[in-house]
Amino acid sequence: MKIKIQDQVREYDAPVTVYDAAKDMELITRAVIGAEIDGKTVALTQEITADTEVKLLTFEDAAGKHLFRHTASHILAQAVKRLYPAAKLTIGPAVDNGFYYDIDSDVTFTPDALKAIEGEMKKIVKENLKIERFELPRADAIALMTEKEEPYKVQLIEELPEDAVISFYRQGEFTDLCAGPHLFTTGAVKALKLTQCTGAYWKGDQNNKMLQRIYGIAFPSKDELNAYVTQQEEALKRDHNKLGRDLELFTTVDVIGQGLPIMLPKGARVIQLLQRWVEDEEQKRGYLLTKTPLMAKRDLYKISGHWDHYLDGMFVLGDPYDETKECFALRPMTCPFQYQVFLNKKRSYRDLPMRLGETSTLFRNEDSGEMHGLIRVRQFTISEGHLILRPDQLAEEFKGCLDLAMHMLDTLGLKEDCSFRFSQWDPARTDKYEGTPEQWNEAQGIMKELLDANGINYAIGIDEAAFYGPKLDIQIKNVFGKEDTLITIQIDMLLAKKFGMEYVDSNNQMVTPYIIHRTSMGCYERTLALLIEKYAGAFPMWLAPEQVRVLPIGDEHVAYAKSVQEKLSAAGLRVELDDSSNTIGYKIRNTQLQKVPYMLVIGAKEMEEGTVSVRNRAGETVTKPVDTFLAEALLEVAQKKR
RNA sequence: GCUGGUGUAGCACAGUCGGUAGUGCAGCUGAUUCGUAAUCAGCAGGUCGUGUGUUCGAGUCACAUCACCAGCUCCA
Repeated sequence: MKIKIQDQVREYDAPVTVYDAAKDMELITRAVIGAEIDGKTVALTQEITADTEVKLLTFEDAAGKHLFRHTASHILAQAVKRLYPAAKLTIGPAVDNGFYYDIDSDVTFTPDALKAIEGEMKKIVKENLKIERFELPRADAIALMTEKEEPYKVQLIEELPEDAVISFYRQGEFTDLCAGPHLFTTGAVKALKLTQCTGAYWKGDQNNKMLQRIYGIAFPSKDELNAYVTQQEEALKRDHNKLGRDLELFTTVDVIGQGLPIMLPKGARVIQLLQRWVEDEEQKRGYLLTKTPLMAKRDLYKISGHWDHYLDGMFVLGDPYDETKECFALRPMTCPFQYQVFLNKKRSYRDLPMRLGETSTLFRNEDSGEMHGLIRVRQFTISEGHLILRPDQLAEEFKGCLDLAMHMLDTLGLKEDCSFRFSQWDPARTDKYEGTPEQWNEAQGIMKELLDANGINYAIGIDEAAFYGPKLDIQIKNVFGKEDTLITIQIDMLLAKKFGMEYVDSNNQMVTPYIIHRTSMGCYERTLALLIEKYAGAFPMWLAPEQVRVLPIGDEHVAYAKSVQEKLSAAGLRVELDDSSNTIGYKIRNTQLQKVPYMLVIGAKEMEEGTVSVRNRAGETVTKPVDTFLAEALLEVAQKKR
């Protein structure tokens, strides 16, 4: 048989392992940790019995990283079993940035315990244990795991399909049920660190027992580990929740409550700038602005379906179950309110498409553990909108929504960080969703066509749809790598009917319209959070709450500095003056810490010449006439330069 | 909601064995008038998240509760 590795080919008479073949060809280096055959990751110990093309993997390959980290998770499990023999193992996969193992243990893994476990893991690495694979028939596999008192493993085996190959990996005294593949010794995991221990439900179901999840990171060398740790520390410096408070954009207060941030003057200014921009842009694109109430009687939500599907998520004013008394609820969504605009009078096909936009404040009673800075809150304001359409307008209007969203993301500089998610319903969970399978198939079919037609590269999310229809979600990750929805565009074929929305078509027939629910820029709080993280608080000029700070060197320059400030302010720039008696170096430092785009240093020379010395964030200084700076600054704002 | 962690001045942090709360920065006042990352001096600032308990005595111990953080589960 012929074996091809990289560019070399060699003939073998008898079966041979990947390792031995690669060694013959002198392709084995310390970096090689696994291999790929027919797109499948395999261990170097994999035996080859037929003509095969092999790709060798190192830690640089995604699959190599995965294999490496998976082995690290086995080392973790082994260490835990050595120190806590009573602990029960469940699953321990590799993840994006490292690995974890979920463990059921009566002992809680405190930070000190993690240190001990980490120490034990390093010992296992030093022991350089050989990792061996073996298979067992189902009954023997169950017997082995029963003997080792691993009930979760027994359950996992029982749930495997009839024809599944049941494999185990053994390293020293430790054996784990695992599909593999793995490194062939524990010694290659030169650098590892346990990062945290948190709770996680067995099988991700909150009705199940909560296990302890130990997270770790692992690298082939200490340098790579340290580099990663440093990089993470840098990323966390951009954390909006810290930076946004430090820069006085927002704060929270105990007595107001969870998920209810206070926008401080600077944060409120940025949001105002975003809001004006969004509303103007929508106006240009034919949107009609509405302003609807923040609450309504429960009757409205009964029509929309929110009462049945979303009651837990609403703030209810009054007793929701006492039908004899009036009961209100704050709105969690805008849809049923904005539909009343359409329903205001009889509509013709000529009125469509009707594009309604609203800067809409919503209230959602999130569970107490869900809140996170400005990203997940209980009250937020969204650039909301609904498009009411004839069927023949759906494709073009959907594209219009997509174009608008892309324009917003592009202008903000967030576009390249986003990914798409096609959120569909789960046919097995009809209790969660309104409508029939036929209606869902139709809506999802249309959406798929539209996404494909617009060249959107999306992932599919099952059971992530809204209760009334499928969604296109535009996702973005925060500094912790956690993904959230920034923008959503949804097709709804159900609510129009519930609300009796109809228009007269050209044949004088009453027809139910399609509706697109969409946001152009998402909700202001979340977008602000991601902008803070994107720019590390140094907003582009057009969004900076303070754009220019004027810094007179001495008292005799204050009057001129003031005149400069007034001139710039009159032209619409946001300018502050630092007329304190501090030294110029001190004033510059303060301005830099507050991430103001431009500072204008003014002394005797500038005063005499009628100029300013402009220092930007990069520390570059140029002296120019006031009018020149003003013109350039206004241009930068107008162009929304990043 | 669940698991774990954290709450001391605006911010960053000390606070030993339970014995009447400290440092630096920021702030205020005065002096200094300075050319690109910290001028000098003085002053003020606290119900130690909140409540209850144990104790002669609680920042410190116990219980409860609130908020903040990470993760799970949910979600814009």
